[in-house]
Amino acid sequence: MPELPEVETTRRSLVPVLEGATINSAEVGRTRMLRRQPRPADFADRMRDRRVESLGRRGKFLLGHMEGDLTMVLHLGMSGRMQIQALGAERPAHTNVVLATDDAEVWMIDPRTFGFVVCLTPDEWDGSPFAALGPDALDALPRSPQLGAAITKRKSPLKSLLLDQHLIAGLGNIYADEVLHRARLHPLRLGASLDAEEVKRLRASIKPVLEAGLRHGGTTLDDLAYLLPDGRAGEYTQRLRAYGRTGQPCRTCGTPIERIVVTQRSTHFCPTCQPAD
DNA sequence: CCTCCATCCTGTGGGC
DNA sequence: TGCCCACAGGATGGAG
Repeated sequence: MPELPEVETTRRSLVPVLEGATINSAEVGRTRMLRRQPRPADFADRMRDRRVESLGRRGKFLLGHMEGDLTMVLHLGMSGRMQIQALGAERPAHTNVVLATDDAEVWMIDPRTFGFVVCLTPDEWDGSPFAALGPDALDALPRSPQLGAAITKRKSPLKSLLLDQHLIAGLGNIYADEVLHRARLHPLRLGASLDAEEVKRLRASIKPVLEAGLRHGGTTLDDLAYLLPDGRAGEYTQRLRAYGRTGQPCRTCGTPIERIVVTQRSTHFCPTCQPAD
């Protein structure tokens, strides 16, 4: 659900509440949410009475830069969303993490618990998978030659490559399909098969798609699992060109959008605009 | 190192 | 109406 535009929208809404604030308490209702914390009990202890210096993001990971060189890493997984609430407000089911400041509570609501939260020392960070994340798709997108070098040595389908957070961080299943549609590249094309012009087209499609998603508050699908922290639904949903539009006419050429499965993920494309070869 | 695959969960919607 | 199954925005670790 939450991909880069949704996570960035979430980050922006949390900044006024968290940046500069001190965490008075950090409650974790489901210990599973702490499975990436080397010693789960450390989380609440490290967060308590510590100031949040800034709230950043890399790909789909929210990064709280905490006083004392600690880093809070928060990932929303498939079904996570954040809410800002008054102190003491009644918590709905699946409110798995609550950070309390002097002025407000920040809730992480995550029914499927694929999300997680940790607070790491610099050494723990260095040894963690988070340190190996690729460059952010919006803020640090590699130039075309570098991106091309990374892509053309891979034999995987483009769809899988765009979802590989080590290559570029931030795209998920929805926006990967949107990027490929905009780039007019078939999702099953292998990375190694791209020529320089196609790499350029692919690269040039990434930021416009993410920025459009961001501009419209992200994507909320039918089940409303994703909502902005203020409770609004994302409005990019109506603008999707490929994802979830199986059988509906391509907005460019009218051909019905097709759905296939690529490495276990549903994948949508226009067979005319995105030819297989 | 790369690629594929199962797995972790709960909720929802469709088909019968 | 109720039941069961398929499916869902993601990341990871192990096998080959």
